[in-house]
Amino acid sequence: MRYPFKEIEPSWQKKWADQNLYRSVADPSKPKYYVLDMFPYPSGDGLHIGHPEGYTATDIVSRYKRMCRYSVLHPIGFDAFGLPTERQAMVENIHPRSITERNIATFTRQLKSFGFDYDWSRSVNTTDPSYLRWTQWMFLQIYNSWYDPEMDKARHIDTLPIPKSIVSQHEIDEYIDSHRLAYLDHIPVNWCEQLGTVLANEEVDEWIEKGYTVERRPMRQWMLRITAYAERLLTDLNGLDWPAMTIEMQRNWIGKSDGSEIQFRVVSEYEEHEDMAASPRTHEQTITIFTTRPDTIFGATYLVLAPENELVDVITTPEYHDRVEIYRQVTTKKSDLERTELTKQKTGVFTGAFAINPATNERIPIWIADYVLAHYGTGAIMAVPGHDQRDFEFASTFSLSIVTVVAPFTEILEGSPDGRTAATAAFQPPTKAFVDDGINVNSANNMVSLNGLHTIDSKRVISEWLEERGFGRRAIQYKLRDWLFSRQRYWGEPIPIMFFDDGSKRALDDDELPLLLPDVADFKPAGTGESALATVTEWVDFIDKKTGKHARLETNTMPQWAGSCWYYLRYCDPQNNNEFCSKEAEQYWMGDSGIDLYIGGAEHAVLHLIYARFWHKVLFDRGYVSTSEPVRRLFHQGLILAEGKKMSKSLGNVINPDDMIDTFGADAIRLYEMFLGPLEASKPWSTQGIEGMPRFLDRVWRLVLESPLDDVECPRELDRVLHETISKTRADIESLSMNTAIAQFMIFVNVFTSSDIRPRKAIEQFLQCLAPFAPHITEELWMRLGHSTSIHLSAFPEADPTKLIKDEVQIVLQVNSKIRGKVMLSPDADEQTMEHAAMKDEGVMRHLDGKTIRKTIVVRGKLVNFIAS
RNA sequence: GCUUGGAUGGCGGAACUGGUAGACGCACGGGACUUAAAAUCCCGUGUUCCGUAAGGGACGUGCGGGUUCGAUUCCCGCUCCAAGCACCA
Repeated sequence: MRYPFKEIEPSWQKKWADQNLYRSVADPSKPKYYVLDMFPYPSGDGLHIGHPEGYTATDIVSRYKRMCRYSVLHPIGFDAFGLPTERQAMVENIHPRSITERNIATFTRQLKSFGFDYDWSRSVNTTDPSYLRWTQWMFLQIYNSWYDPEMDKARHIDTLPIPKSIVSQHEIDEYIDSHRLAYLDHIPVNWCEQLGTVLANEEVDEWIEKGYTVERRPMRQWMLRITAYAERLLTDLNGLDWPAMTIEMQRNWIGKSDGSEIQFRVVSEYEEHEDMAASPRTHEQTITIFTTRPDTIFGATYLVLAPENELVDVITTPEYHDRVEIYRQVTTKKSDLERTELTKQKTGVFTGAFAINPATNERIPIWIADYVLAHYGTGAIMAVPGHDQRDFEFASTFSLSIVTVVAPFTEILEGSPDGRTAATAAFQPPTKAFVDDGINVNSANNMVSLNGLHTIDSKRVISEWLEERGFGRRAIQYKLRDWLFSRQRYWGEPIPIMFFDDGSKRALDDDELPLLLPDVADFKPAGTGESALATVTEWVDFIDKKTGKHARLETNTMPQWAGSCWYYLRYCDPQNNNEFCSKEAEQYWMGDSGIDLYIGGAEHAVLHLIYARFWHKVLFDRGYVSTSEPVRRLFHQGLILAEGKKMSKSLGNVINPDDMIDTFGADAIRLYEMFLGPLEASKPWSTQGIEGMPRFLDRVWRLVLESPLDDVECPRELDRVLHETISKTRADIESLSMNTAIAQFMIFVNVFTSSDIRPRKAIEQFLQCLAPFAPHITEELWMRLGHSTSIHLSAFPEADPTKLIKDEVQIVLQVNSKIRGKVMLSPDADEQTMEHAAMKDEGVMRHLDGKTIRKTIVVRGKLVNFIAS
């Protein structure tokens, strides 16, 4: 007797859909549970076998929570704007909308064939006008916000105080624009000629790998001021139930550094440092540097500016001008990637200028080098070659002086206590910089001394001194940069801003949204660095009805991340035409904890999750959502590998889920993917290994149907297995250990199959345990057992703890910690009983023979160990 | 280089707060049923040594140490693998 999955699975899928069985309802009388899958991009290849792994896990949790009487929200939708679709459209010469529709249809069919319990009435599609309208609205909320540092939150732009000194409307507009959380900037970006678009830094590698070239080019771009949220994005990581790795990656990405900004006065080449106090300062110029090691300032022997630093023009002396210019030209042509690739060989040129080290009062040269990044800190550093490896390499290359001002603790301990010997010892030509904490040496002037101080104390002392003398102040820097938000693509959300001939601009009002893409036949990039939209004159160029002025629309569109920044909110109220989501729906589904469980790949650990957190915080500040964080619990499923490698089209090792369902059935695939191993681990797919699953389901089928079930009391031993199964299923679903729950199901089936009686109640409860994992077969069997309502709406069974207790447990008997026997005893047998029983054991007696017991260790319910000699 | 994980039979993996290592499955071997095969069911399966056998012993969770009566589990030091970051001063 075999389980006829081919008939049963599609037929239940249809019935469930007809009955709206999985419709989510915000029922205030019940607790809610929001379980979310990461937003799929409907690619032309359809689902691969890795997709259903995470989806099955959320499906199990969702079904389980429903049976535990939660109101469950488990939605799905499509992140459908994006470059691959646009490119496919060009290849096939049909509209991206058609490609999108086609791909979504395939994804939907495949997802449905797995029997997932999505509420399809809540499905969203980012390219849908009713969705993109709200993406544009979200953008405008960001655009119309500024970050108030005093209240530490974003507020409406109308609340921005305008300084009295600003009077003209033009200046006021500029001032406001410079404070918006969405702003225009002219910055060097990664331009890809073949794609006709800029790429985000994080997208560059991917396209270079595919053989495209990417160059740096300054362009006018929309930016989102995510840096305003750096500190909150960092500190709010603390309360999250997220994988440690992901939290660490986000911390790293934000990259907070605690240090000092220090000013170095620039002196002319001929100015002698002795008379620096007396010399007339005609053009006082200072360079501000950022450092996390102010304690090493006595070892700062030169300064380095980033080639892009504006001060380079000001300070470079005439005779060095040409060399500096050539160097700057070369470096600006390099991409970030190329600049970092040349890790070993440091390059740079001298500017001819000098600065005064405020600690030593010495004159030190100012160089430019591309190992200093323009966009981090102040774009300038004090170089301490003795205690920074990069500075050391640079100084070695250009024969700049290297001074040791920190000695390792060990040298101090071995040398004289005041550190003098250590200092001398450290002057041996070093081969690399000493970058760890230590004890300061050679670090004194006539006002302050750090000698003998621990790095931690030195930092404090020198910072205070620098601050007192007006040379510097404590400062915090972040690696996080503002988010480049525009793309020169057709297939994305248009940015709802128009520009007038006088240079002013106007954001579209709510009643003018959505701003739809023009329906054009040719959506190839304009070839001018603008998107295809620039060529659609009747769309771009028009007379604005509200002002009567001639206007030109923004031709950039939003990046693909935009739609995925807030989709989880739309799911709460997807049909709403007046708001992105009603307050009630948001409060119900997102209330206090946000998304209760979010499962998706680790590849989104940083970008998607940091962008979405940022948008969410803006919405929170502006009063649109009730939590400061969107996702309480996050989980990354592992990859499913084929032949030890990631599945990919190019390797030709992709397993098609349609074939698998056709051969083995959806329930078997679901179970197999869960049984392979821990959800978070990468696991190899084996089409051979899957065989065990249809076999198991056949055994379930036979257990229920082969012989009539008995309406009898369940024997104690079987009852224990049942209650262990219930208890284990509950615990394992909560901890997402699906693999061990399934092992327990197998144990249940093995035990009950070999039993003479088939207690109906126990077998029904088992089916309820299995239902979240294998929804089709359990539903069919449930109905065949005479039920008239779905198993998936039944109440999940409760484990009775009294039934989990065993009559007898096996006690391990050891002599000198080696197992010499076993004995069955009541679990609450006392120490004496256990010891006596152990003494009588044959194996124990044999090994104790001729020996004296020195010590006896008894662990109740576990073991007896005789230490003898 | 840095960060975070990981390493257990032929394979995927299990093992609670230190207490029977190898649950469950795959594969393999043997048997039953069958004219035969498939399917199904039963038994066996870490390595090795002694014994004709029943049985008994030794070793065994990447490597080397340590703590402990006892370590896959805790501590120290390595090796290898995976993922991410990588001139962020």
